[in-house]
Amino acid sequence: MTPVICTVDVVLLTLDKGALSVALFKRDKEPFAGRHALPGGFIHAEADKTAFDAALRVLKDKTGVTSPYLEQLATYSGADRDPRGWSVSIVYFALVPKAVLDIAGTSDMRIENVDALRSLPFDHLDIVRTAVSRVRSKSVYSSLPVYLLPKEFTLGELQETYETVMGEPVDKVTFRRKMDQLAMLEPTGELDRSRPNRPAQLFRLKKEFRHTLSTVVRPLNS
Amino acid sequence: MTPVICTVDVVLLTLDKGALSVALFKRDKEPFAGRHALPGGFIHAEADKTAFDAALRVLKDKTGVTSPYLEQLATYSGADRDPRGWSVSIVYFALVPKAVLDIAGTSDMRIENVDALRSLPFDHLDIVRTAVSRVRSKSVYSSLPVYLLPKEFTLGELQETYETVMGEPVDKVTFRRKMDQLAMLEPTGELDRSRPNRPAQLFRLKKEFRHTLSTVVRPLNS
DNA sequence: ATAATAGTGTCTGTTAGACATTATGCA
DNA sequence: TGCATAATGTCTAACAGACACTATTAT
Repeated sequence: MTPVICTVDVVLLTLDKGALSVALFKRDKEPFAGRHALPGGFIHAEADKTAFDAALRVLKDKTGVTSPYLEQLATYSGADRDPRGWSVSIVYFALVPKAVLDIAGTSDMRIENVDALRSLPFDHLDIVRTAVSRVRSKSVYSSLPVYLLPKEFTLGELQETYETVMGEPVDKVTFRRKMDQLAMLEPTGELDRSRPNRPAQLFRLKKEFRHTLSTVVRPLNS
Repeated sequence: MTPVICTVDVVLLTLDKGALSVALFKRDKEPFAGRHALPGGFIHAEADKTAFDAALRVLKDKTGVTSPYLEQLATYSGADRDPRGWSVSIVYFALVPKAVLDIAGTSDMRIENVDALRSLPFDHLDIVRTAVSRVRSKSVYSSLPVYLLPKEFTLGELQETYETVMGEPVDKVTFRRKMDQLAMLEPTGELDRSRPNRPAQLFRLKKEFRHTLSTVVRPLNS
């Protein structure tokens, strides 16, 4: 029986220059050596307990990121997607604050606006588009976008993040009502005094939502 | 590098005795020979163009079903889930009308109420529960349950199907409004005269939704 | 006529979205 | 004091859910 190549790939998303962006890495081996692609690698049956662990390992090795929000996206497979042969890629997506990438970022890493991507090796463009679409639709009724922000943030910053991810403006009152329903935030007690106006309350994610989404039945918009 | 076992499994769902049910098949090989489990098999790199095709092949071989609603559920992986070694299973779920299974059903097939399952080989119980949960939540805002019905059906039968899948009653007026919004049905022109009362209009799925879901933003319930 | 279900009209409470108003800091 | 943004109050239109009523067949 012809062997099947088993890999994991990670769509690592963050906010950069006010846009939803993906981290790409220069490949040092064939195929597509020298080109930028999603971070990924073979599953190591000896080292990885599960594919999820393999994805964590890949992220750790390429970016130093250790505890991101990480979720399985889908599995891509087939004879034609990798020139080396019939392959399976279990794809995960991660959301991290930009600051985390700035600390660990290496010179072979590139952060690109997801809406400006034109081509990527393998079927990675398809994969990124699917991941973005998943994140956008899930943001409508969940806490997903908070994982793009640092530990503490104002409601204004959070709303801006939602608007960036979803690509459309959101009503302020509706937004705050929805955040109340999600019940995932707690005020830090501190105020953000970095602007020349009324300071905003700083919030953080409640502990129980650090790796688990909060969701509502009714979407953010109509 | 230790090789990884690559398989596909299918959660084949249908309505039986008024309950959401799953088709299980007697295993003729070890491990778990003689026990009933999800239909599945190794990916054949020579025969299958993609894992989706492998899932279709498995379904065809075990049940004769050729063109079901089929969607990828998730991929399960790890060292412990299969005694033969580190394995990856790309899992799909399918929805088919019971009548289709009655035609092709073999003696090693068993249809079981998903809420009555107590144990299954491998991690198949987890998998079925995840599939059921996915189907239930997706039914709230999509046309998914129609794939459990035969080609023609009344709105009453469709509502009953939704209620069975979601496990709770639905308001008739709300239900019909939602079906209007989904805009996926067309009247056949025929009436269902099988009952001793006012006959109901028969509907069928519009062609464009035979394998594609129709969805609404607002859920069926509040 | 009666039973039984199909199908529709209408009212009400809830909620999203729009708009307006008040609050609170800095320059 | 003026300006900018935070935070909240309030009105309205849309909609889900409940209920009632009408329609249409077989017996």
